[in-house]
Amino acid sequence: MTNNTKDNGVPTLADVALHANVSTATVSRCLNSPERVGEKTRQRVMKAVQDLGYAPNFGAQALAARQTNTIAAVIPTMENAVFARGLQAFQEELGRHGKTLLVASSAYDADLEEQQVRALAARGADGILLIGYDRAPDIYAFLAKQQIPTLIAWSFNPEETRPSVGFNNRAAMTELARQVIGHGHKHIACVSAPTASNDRARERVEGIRDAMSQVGQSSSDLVVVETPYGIETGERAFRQVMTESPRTTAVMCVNDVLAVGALRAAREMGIKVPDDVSVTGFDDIEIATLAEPPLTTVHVPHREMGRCAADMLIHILRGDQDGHTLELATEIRVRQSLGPAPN
Amino acid sequence: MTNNTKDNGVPTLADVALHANVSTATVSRCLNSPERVGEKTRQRVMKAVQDLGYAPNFGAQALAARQTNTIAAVIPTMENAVFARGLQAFQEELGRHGKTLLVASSAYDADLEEQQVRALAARGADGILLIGYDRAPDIYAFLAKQQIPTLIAWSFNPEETRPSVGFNNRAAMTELARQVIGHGHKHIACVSAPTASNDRARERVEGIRDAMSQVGQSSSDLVVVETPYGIETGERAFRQVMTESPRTTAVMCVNDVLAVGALRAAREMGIKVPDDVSVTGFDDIEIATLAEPPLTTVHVPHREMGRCAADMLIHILRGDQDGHTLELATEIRVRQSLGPAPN
DNA sequence: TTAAAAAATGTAAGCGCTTACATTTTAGAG
DNA sequence: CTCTAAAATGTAAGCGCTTACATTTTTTAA
Repeated sequence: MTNNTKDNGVPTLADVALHANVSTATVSRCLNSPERVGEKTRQRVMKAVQDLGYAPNFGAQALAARQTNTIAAVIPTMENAVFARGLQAFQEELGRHGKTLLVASSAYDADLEEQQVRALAARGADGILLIGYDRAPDIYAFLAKQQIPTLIAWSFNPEETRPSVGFNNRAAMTELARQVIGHGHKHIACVSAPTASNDRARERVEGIRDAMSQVGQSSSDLVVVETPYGIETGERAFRQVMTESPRTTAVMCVNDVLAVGALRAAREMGIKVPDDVSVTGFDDIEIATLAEPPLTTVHVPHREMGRCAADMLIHILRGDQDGHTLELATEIRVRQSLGPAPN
Repeated sequence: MTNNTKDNGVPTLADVALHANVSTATVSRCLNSPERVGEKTRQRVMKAVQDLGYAPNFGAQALAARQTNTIAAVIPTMENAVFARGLQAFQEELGRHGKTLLVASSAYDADLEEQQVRALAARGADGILLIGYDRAPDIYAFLAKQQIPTLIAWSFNPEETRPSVGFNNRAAMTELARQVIGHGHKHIACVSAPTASNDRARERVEGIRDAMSQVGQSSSDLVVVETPYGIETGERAFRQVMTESPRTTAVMCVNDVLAVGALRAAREMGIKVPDDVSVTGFDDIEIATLAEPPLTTVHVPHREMGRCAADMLIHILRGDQDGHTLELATEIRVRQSLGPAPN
């Protein structure tokens, strides 16, 4: 072995310094701002780094430099393709800027989310990405107190002031609902995720109401069934809708997964889509095109959102106060699951 | 504000100590091993922690305690539901043990993976999860030098000695291939992911060959097309297979996504599945049941694998050397995409 | 009541790095 | 060749926490 000061395998800055016959300061500079070091010295130091297989100690670095180059994200679940995709892009962009991603998931549970946020803050995250606006005020207070820059994604609400990157869930759903209404549907039902602490779902439901109001229909006519995320739950919700409100001719789901469940339930019940009932989704993930029939849905640029989120967060960390909030466009994708209302 | 020693918002251990009128050691003990502190003192300290909104500084903690309670995973991509699911379970279990997950993705690129591993090691990961055995020896050497416990997932190969949790890709595929052969198929083709640095794909292909050999068929008869991951690429690969080897009656894909692509290509080409050609997948993710026709595939317990991986890694970190490697069972799921060979 | 053991708490030495400031070396100008 | 400014390097003081060891307090037992 080499002449490490202390003989536990992992070499330290001091070992490198010794090896290269310079001070620790010089080694540190070689690694962090090489232009401030003489050419020959640098080469000598770099060789020592190589020889010893030196890698900086993270804790020490974080402590001394007061930052971890680590960014955290708390998402509902990675099993939702929507978040997996966004997170993937987020991580890629982060990586490009030398940042690493810390991940936790809340399983759509507000308390769990709070725990996770605290845990990630404790892990020294320089910044944090959160999904949607809805959460207890003390989380925001905590983050403020800890001085951890925070960015909201997946939601964009002109009335909110927090930095965010996302799309207008309400407006997007309104547009889709208009299309549905345009197909002659008068009895619309909505299968939603729980709206209590999920502004995205809530806004989407409201979006449908907006569209109904716009055509002079009472928005309280909208039948809404709330259910947790999943194909099976979507199936059950669809059955419930059709049982309790048999006149329904269009079932608008707040995401594609629930919609696929609805499609499946319809098939089992012998209900033809779109001849008897139309079904719509939201997100435009892969299964939307794979479903039978292919799903009419709202296309959301998940990857772009993830990428932008990373960029924005990095800007915020740097102190560039520009572009504090960003609205992304969505787009209606009309496919076979939407058809004219039966008469 | 409170009487922080130094007046930059974030309180330190010393501030808490001051506030509670104890030493920093006592505060530290309150937080890390409360049973070693008197009841009254603890309450006083905890109150101070609350009042000040204290959260430990990560870098300092990591430096002093020589561990970060952080575990890293490098996966090919989160957009593959297979990994998203496993990673989700992995993270959940980690969380249960107070560990946090650091994530990076390699996009199935060996060089990128190496970079990521180094980056995560530099971020102070206490342990690391890697997918599959295949990678440059210097990555393993680096990890060993850094003394970072490493666990391999998604592969279990009796001939390998590294700690791993996974399933026998080869044996599982052999079993599926036997079923295919049992349906009378003599001209089998395989659509594979690139096998160069992916032992999982390679083993699956070999698994088919094994089954062919077992029935006395020359394994070199197997037509193999390699293509990157994706539905579209699966489509193209299927076209290529059917063009170059039109006698093919069964196309075995090394994962469900490629298989769904194959199914789609078949439909576009007017080839009936399974009447003209049978198609199989691997993984049994959601789209396998959603596909038309539903896909015959190998069910892999992704969630369980993620959970076990977390448990094993934690054990390894603790120094419990038990259960160094774990084989999980897979199961063939026969669905409509597999039928008897046309005569 | 008192000595010994056990429990609670305090003291202070690092952990390995960054960086302000001090010092030395080098380069350039006269 | 000398003087000065700039570049390169070194010195050493923390960063905020954990923990071995020392000290004090409480409990237990005789």
